[in-house]
Amino acid sequence: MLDMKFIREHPEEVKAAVKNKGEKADVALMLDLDEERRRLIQEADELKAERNTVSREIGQARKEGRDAAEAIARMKTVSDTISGLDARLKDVEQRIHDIMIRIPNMPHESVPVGGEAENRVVKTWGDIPEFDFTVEPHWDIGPRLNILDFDRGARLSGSNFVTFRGAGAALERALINLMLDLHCREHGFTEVSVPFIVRRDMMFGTGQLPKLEEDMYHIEADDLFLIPTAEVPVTNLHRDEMLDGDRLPLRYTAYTPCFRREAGSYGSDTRGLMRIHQFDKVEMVKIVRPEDSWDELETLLNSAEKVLQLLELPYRVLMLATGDLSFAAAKCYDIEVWAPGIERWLEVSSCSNFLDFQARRMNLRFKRERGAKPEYVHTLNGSGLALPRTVIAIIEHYQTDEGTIVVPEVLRKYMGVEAIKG
RNA sequence: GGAGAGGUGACCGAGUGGCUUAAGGUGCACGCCUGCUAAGCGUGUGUAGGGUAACACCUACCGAGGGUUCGAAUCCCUCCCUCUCCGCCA
Repeated sequence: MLDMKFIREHPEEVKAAVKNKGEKADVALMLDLDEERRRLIQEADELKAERNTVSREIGQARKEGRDAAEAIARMKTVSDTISGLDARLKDVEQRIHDIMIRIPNMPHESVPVGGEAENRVVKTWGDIPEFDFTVEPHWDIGPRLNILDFDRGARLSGSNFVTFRGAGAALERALINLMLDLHCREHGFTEVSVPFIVRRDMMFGTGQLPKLEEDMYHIEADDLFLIPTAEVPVTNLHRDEMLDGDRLPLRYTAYTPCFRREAGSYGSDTRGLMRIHQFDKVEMVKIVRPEDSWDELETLLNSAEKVLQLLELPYRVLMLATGDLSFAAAKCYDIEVWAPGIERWLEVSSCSNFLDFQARRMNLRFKRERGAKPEYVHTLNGSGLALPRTVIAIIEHYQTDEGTIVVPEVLRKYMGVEAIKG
């Protein structure tokens, strides 16, 4: 959520942000309603002040045995007037709220304006490998080595659910351990293990709701949602808190499965492991002082990149244009790993700075010192990394002409083998 | 799932319709006192909104939302959460 004061003072910039992000929200109408709101508050508050004063006098009069019937009758009509004003105020505030929650975060000034085509490659790492044999895509290698089972995944839960088996399952587990160890031991994160099912408010807090309701698995009986990313429970850990400034920054990492209905996605990316309804991910979340968030975004990106560097997989980093930015993000880097079997760059991480947008939605503030004014914190998160697409890259990058997969050096101590031979 | 007890400020905790403008305490800040320390004394110490050039001032907030009343932390209704016991269960 944006600050109403900011919107009042910068209406044209906010309207531009709504447009550039491809959202729909009537900012002008909201500002009109905001003026009406303030008029109603002023009117009602004056009457309430009168009512408070006179009611106190009525109590005093009663105590002294004087008659207060006239004042009581007068205050009854005042109360009725107040009720009417309050009802109008409530309606106006609801309408303001409905627009406000659909206004996206402002893109940072460094973010290119435009759609996907304007995404900017800001870095590449490693060389795209040349093979002297015909490379296979992972959806052929995996089933042949009996480490990926697409058919039985679908049998259990439908299309785009997958089963990992044997060394495939071990590879997933090894990657999770590698990433958690790296982020905890080298990057200063604290590991947390959180619920995978959360309340509606949590989805609102990080900005998935109201926009993405159709993309999530919803448990109707309890009005709970399966998390689409660990961002949701981890960022919300401290919601409604007033943190001491000296506790910041907070840096958390968590492994969780992620559940996505992918309601709006069509055929092209759905083969193999590219877009599945349930996948594993290690996520990093930071809760920081406002002045630190841009530096923290860069180190967050570095922490995610480090995983691919250790795995020795070539990748590139994109700065997303406004049209590709998520609703809550001010700026976002995507990391894409090269998958030689399918000859594609695959997104394995998004590292975003949300500024105070999520903090405002989840009421998460801090005080620099005792007695200081409360301020909203800044929040960030980044995948570190999403597992299935990392597995695709490993399978395809480390395939051999004998049809086996070499286990990346850094994973060998976790897997106990040097190659996957089926 | 059943029964019971609870939810009040940074924290503890009192408060069954109007001297509550949330007592008292702890913590914290400032001041006084003191050779120093400790103790003691005094003053102050929440959030949000409105308002102001800035103050002042006003309104709301005692888990959430409704209701009764001239007036609600207090009475009524609905819901949420926490704890204890029982049942079931990995």
